[in-house]
Amino acid sequence: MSTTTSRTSSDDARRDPAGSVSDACRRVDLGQSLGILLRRWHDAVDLALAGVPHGPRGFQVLGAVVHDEPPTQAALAESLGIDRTVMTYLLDDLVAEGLVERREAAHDRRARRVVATASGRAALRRFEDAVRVAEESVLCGLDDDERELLQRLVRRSAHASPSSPA
Amino acid sequence: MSTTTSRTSSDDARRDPAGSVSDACRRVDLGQSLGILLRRWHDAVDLALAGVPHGPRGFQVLGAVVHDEPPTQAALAESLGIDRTVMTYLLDDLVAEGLVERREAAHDRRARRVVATASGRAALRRFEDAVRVAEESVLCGLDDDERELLQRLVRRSAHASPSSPA
DNA sequence: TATTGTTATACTCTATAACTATA
DNA sequence: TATAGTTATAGAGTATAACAATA
Repeated sequence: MSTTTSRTSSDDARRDPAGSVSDACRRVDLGQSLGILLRRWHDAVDLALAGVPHGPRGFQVLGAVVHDEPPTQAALAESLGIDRTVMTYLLDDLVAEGLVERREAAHDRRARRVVATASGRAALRRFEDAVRVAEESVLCGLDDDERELLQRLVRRSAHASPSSPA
Repeated sequence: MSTTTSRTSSDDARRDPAGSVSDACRRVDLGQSLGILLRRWHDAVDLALAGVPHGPRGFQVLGAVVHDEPPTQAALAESLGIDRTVMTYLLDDLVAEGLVERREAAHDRRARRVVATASGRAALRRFEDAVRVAEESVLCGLDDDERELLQRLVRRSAHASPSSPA
């Protein structure tokens, strides 16, 4: 972990010593920058989510259960783009932690309705606060307005699906 | 892959049916949005990088070799935040593909200097063009100005290291 | 026959440690 | 002894297919 985290000197190496200036402007690094930010988000948030099974993934599921109240486990999985087989593991551990419960769906005895427990709801509130704080540190280097702007742009482009703009 | 890609209904599910409105504004989803964008970037770019060993990872290494000309393999790995052991595999396959070469570093017979071949340099140019095109599709939903703005903000915040702002 | 959820298997990535050859 | 690079092993994460119960 320590070797990977040492991204200190990367800023130096990125100065484009020999390359042409015009090329430097068109530098292809969107994916790289996104990757750096996401990794930093993980590093920051993993601490805030200590105790949540599967960390960010479990947190995401818990949040979807509470906020979106999907009718079935399958709907929950699909809404998050998580595979059903993965959802089984995630829920197993969230249930074991007492954060959510699996109940039978009223009208379909195959399906399960996933609901948060009282303690799960309370935990989610705490974790969301902690994550909000952690996220601030991810976007350091930007002032408040820029941070707000970046969040909006990222959110909007992420939710504008390329295949289904509807 | 088809199950994971069906992120269509997520926009519907994200309308916050029961939650309070003020909470919806403070919704914690930076990491989620970044994850969606990065995954979309991968999907788009993987096609453009067909033929590059290890896809985006190998492309990143090739770009660093050409643009930054790091003195040693270790420096290359550290500048990209890639583990040395991983770098070995990546370079093995880039070498096998004839894109880069390992030469002995002049003054240290332990170290290797990684240089791009002529074909590697030419390939990089082609791949960078293809990636530039692919990246456009990732940020659909934003107009040109917003795209430019997002790229700048993402790049800047990614390169502003939280641990070493110097 | 199709679908919900579970289980099992395999494949990729990554993390760690051990090894070599040089310094 | 410490470092550059390699190799081997183990652990997450994910994708796929097969299965049981129900529709």
